Amino acid sequence: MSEERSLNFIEEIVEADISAGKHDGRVLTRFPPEPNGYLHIGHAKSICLNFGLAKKYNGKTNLRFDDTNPVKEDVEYVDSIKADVKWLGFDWAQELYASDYFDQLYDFAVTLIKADLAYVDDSTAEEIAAQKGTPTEPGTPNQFRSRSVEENLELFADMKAGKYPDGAKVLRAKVDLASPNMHLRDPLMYRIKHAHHHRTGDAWCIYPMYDFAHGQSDAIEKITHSICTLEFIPHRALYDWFIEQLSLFPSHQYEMARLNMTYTVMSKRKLLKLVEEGHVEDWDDPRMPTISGMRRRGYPAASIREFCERIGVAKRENMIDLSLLEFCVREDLNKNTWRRMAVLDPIKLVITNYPEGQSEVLVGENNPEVEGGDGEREIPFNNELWIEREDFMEEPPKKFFRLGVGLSVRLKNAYIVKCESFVKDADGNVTEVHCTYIPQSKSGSDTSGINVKGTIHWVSVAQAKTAEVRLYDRLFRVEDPSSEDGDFKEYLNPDSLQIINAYVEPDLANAEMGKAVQFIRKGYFNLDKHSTADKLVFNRTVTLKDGWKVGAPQPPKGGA
RNA sequence: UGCCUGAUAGUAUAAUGGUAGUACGACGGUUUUUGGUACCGUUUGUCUAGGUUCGAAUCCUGGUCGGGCAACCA
Repeated sequence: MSEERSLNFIEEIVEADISAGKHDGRVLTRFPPEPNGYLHIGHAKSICLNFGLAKKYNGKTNLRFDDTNPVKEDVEYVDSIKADVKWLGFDWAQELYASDYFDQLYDFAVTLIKADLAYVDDSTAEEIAAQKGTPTEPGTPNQFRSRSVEENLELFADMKAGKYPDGAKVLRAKVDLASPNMHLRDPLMYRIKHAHHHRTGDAWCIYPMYDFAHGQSDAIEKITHSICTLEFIPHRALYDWFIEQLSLFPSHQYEMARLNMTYTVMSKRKLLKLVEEGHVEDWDDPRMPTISGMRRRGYPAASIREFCERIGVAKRENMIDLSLLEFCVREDLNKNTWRRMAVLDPIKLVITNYPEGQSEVLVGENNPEVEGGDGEREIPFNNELWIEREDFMEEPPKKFFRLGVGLSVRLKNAYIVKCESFVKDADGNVTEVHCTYIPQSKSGSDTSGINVKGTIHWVSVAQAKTAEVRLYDRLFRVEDPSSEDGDFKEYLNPDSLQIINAYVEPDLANAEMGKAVQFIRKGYFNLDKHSTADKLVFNRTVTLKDGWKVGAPQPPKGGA
């Protein structure tokens, strides 16, 4: 069963390290989200990589919240992140927070000050930016850079003690103002923020910057392989510098390309905007590329893991086709979901030779993909049924294997019917299709000898339940909204959500959230969180692959 | 015009000096009580110019193109 997949470049590094005996062959990774938003499919790639690496090489993974900026962070996000990682199927070794290390980080800063490798700068943000120079011109030192160790020690202590307002002073590393790497031009280590922190409360009014927190946190935890995305490549020099100056455990940073996917955006900032401005219901709106949105939509966790496996890990920028994700979702759902019938755009079918008032109970397989079967359910049948409007055509073209006057189809799990006539209303809309059925053609005991090309789904008018069905389409009209001119929101797909009322077979009253079902010929559907006993609400997870399109004959290709 | 990165079918991803392969997509076919699934087939690729070598996607040099870097964000 195990399909051979070649190693990605991170796995090659890990295997090389293990065989070289580095860290005694130990593998400890970490997933380090900032709790300032919900996790999306891009994070899933990172989660699957970090936890997957640990699983594959007998290691462990820590969940560490990078909570160094209290003004943007919130416990709501911490809770959602934990829930999402668990739902994806991963267990972390330890639940940790960068804020757990605030005391140690402060001590590290003092150590650097004492080594004359850090100083307190009173400049404004604008002044500091100006003094940093440009990529082609070196930065220039200011008078604060030469403060004495004693003065720096005292000033930094005063910063911590709350003697200064926000922005009055910062602590900077003294590295190299002329470095071609902008991140080495005396980067900020601490800034003053009189803000309440979700974990440390009001204990601190100075908070470390990412660069002074992340690498040290990795080192404290003795992380062996610290994986992040490409944009952190220039930070690696700083990462290494702090670890070296402080003589800490030599964690190493490795960078990979982030996931981009067509027809969506993958930035927490942009996703937050969609939520705040009400373009979507919430972070878990089924159109969102968030883990919670995909869960609500009905994507199985296993299919997301499979997707992350298939997209690979490399260093080049990439744009993954949404169709690959949908393939993974369908592949999983096809194997694992029960089949049911639902009519989304109903038109009445009357069986003229089936006695009115008579009814019978038919059976249908739950899942034909399961070897040996997966049980059956009962389906009521009588002379009036709802069928899909698109399954009838007044003037059917060739190769239309559905209904039209004179055409026959199999009613799924029931009889073969032949269309005799139809009824229109004053506006010319077809309202009823009249058929005759063949009594000997009953599913499972067909002795009619008749073969029909098409099979359509249906539900009994008398027994059908109504349900609200939410049909989703891609969130954006263009493949890469972020690269288009103007605001990305201009490219939202106005038809990304369509709400309709459908008729569904009675058994669907037993549908459960998180246990998607296939509506035969229509797609996969998952009960929504807003569904109630009185009002069923389904989300369309994904359509079935549709190979046939009316009026779109395929021109012959090739030859010659 | 500085530094850092990267470039293989439409999209991803392998080939680690020795036959350019796989998946998704698209297209066609077989099977089918889902125009689904499954199975089979077709299609399309090494950014460019030199060099090293018996042999280069791979090594070297120059160019081209893409991405990133000058937040008190991560």
